[in-house]
Amino acid sequence: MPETTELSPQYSPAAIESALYAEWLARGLFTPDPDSGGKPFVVVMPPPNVTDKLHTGHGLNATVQDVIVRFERMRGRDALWLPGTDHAGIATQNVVERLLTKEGTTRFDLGREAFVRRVEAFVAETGSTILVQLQAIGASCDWTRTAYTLSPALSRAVREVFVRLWEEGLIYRGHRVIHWCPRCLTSLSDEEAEHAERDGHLYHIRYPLADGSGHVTVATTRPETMLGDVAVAVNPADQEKQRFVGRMVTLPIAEIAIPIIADEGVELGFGTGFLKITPAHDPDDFEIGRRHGLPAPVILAPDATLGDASLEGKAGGRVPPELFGMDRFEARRVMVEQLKQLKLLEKIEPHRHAIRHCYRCDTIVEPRLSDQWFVKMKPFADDALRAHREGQVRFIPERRGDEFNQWLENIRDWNISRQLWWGHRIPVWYCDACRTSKAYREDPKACERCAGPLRQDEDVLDTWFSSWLWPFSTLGWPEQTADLARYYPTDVLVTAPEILFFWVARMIFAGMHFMGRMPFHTVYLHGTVRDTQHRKMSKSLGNGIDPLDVVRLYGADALRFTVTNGLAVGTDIILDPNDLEASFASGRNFANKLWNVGRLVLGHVEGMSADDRRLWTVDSRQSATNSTLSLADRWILSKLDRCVRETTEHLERFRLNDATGTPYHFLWDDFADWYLEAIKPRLYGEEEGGEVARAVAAHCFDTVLRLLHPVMPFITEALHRRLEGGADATIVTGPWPAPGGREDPVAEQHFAFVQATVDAVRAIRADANVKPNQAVAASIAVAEAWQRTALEAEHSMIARLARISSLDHAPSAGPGAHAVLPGGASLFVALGDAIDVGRECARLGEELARLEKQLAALDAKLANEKFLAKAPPEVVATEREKKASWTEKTSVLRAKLKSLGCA
RNA sequence: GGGCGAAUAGCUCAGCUGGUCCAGAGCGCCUGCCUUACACGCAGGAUGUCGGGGGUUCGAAUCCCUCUUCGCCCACCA
Repeated sequence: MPETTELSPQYSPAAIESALYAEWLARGLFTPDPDSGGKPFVVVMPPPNVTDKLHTGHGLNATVQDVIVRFERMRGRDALWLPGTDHAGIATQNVVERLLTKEGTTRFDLGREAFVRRVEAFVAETGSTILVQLQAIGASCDWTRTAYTLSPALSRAVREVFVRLWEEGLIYRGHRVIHWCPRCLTSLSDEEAEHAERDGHLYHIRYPLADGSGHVTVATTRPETMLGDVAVAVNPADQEKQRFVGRMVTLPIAEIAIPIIADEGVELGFGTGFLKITPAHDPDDFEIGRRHGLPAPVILAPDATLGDASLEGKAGGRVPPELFGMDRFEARRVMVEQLKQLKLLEKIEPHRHAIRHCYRCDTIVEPRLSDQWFVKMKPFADDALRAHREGQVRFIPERRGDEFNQWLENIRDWNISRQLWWGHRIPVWYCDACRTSKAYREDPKACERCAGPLRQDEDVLDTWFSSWLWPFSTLGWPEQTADLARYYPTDVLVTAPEILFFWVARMIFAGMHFMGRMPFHTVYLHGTVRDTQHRKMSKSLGNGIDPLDVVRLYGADALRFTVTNGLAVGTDIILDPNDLEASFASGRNFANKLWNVGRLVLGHVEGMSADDRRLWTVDSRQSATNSTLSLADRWILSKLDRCVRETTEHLERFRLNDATGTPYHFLWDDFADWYLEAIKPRLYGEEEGGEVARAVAAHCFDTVLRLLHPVMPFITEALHRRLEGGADATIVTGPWPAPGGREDPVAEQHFAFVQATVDAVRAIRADANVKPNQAVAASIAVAEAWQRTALEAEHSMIARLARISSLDHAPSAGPGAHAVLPGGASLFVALGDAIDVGRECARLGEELARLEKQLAALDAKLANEKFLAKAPPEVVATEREKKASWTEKTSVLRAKLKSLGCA
């Protein structure tokens, strides 16, 4: 910030933020320095999708990481926050396909190679959008290490991992029913097919017995799949149905005969007891079919239309011509109608059940029999469970660790192949001549055995198969790089709970397996950003908040403050997209407050040398004795020490709301509201001790700027530079404040007495409607010598509100208002004609009544022998002291009431 | 269906290891102030059966049980 610019009364973030960020980058402050002597502190950013634009979720996620990273950087750690993006197979392919649709073409028209080039061009153009946006909110990433899951380096890691797992026998080709998205035209992992409860129907359909002796009734939610039925099953324990086993039924519409079999997979008591078996389109049915050696005809095409051309001749005959090519839901409607005509539809029941949806396009997924590549998960899960049990990784909040365990215990093999074009192509080659297949680190030229031609697997890998390597692939693995040696394992992973299984768990798998060590010791899972109706913010609902709008309106610091301040461990954060001002006012207001405190302090200390500023406060305790420090000085330094200690503890425990709230309240409630007011006479030369006051104020301000820097990096840096008087100064690299051994309970007690006195005078003035410029006289009866000392020390605080006529007695005669002060002291404010005796009586009466009620409760407590016997002695002692003090207060109040002549 | 969490001021939430912070904050609201850093401010103020019921304890917003409501995670009853 140019020195010539006067600080305006209203903070304007836009004027400084982007310039400061550019300077930070130019000076390389976010790039770690292995020679710094600091122990590494590493955070890897959850890579946003290359197609992403910054939304509030990213904003929250990045803010949390930045707060933690900046804190550790200031503490002297060699901090590395490694950013990057994810190629996001399905999501990105979808985006580009939509573009092609607009252009009136398709990826199939383009062909695979051209399509991939097209996506690459798209990514090159827009892929770093979100990273640039992250800079606008102040993210202190080391951009020189920016990674990308589909870069050559990371692709190499992916390939190495695939081949190693292949060699270890942990990758296999499976023929089974997987989740298939008919819109994305790819298989999905179990995690990618999300459950959602929907109201559906249970269709009861009669299958006539082949011998014409009646029928059996099956119940299904997906009638269209009946064309793929190969049997009807009953539970072997179902006595009354045993007579059907071995007989044949005629499958309606397809008009083919299928057997009735017995299998324990049929749930007793559900539906009709007769289960239609569709091996190709239901995972359970597939297992049952296999047990009985039944065929598994596929009757749905990849796009979920009826009839699969690839199976024509085998399965095609099952699909009548009028249904062939019909969409699954249309077919359902038509077939239900046909069954009605045939009098084979017994009934339709409403039925609520969970349906799986594609996590990328929300289309209802179709279970589908196909060949896919799988990774065996059991060995990984066992290692992870053990490591978690041993405490090698902890989750915040803890309950997420329980979810983690639960998932591990029920883990199933991971389907890693996707029928897409965008991604890492599976490095498996087939030799049709030898009928062999093998995974290769380098592209092979020909079959090793027969030298015949090879063809590569057409599929690509699940996007998460590259991101699960993120904590070490980004550091150069499989090369044994210096980065890898120094910065692995990382420290803290910060992400949203939604991807605990997709990503976090699998990173733990990969880290344990390939590096032999947990990739991070702490997983901090923050809440979700929601609107006032507690709905997740999303593009489709249109209830999102653009963080950049907030930055433009109120500044990045205000955004970060608001988000952090509202972030209790394990809770969601609620913001109102329809009222940005209400949502972010607290952050904006606080930034403005900080700015103005800066204006006042800087106005008095700018130009003061750092040595002068530190002389009184930072050096040994002796350098600033109680005789040179005023009561207010000692009080604020005590408060400051506590603030430093607590803020540090909160950050260490990831209690971000408290880590923000603590310096907030210190700055506003203690420093601005009381200390600055207390020292104004000294600052303006009306009293002695200006130098000390300036030094203490500067020290407190400097310290609180540091404490706030992780949360509000821009404004704190701007003010810090002013304070240091140089543009080359920076707060980014610390140091982080340490407590100065100045916690001082006595000073706190004494100053609290002054505050109580000031509050009492203010309350009386306000209650009596005394105009601000109207003078009143007050007298105080102190009960102990230190109270007099305290009031004399900070007499100017009260002098502004009332002229003190005496510290020895508070007259009980004359028109005025009384108040009871702590420690047996009392206050009288003479109000002349302003006093309303009736009102004063009421006020004191209420106070007395309240006190008496409390006293009665306390008496009962102290009369309770069980309490005396069982409560800890110190608690009993405290209660006794309270009784003495309250009793005195009541007698004082009674005397006041009497003197006022109240009824 | 299984597991878990939460219910505190009009709104959004603190209240971490049961004993006054007579139950707190921010926003909003009411009153008075443009007091020489700040009206994005200052001072004063109102508002709560701490979801309902029961229990443990000398003592419960805080621990236990139960009911109600909301939320999260998991799930192959067609």
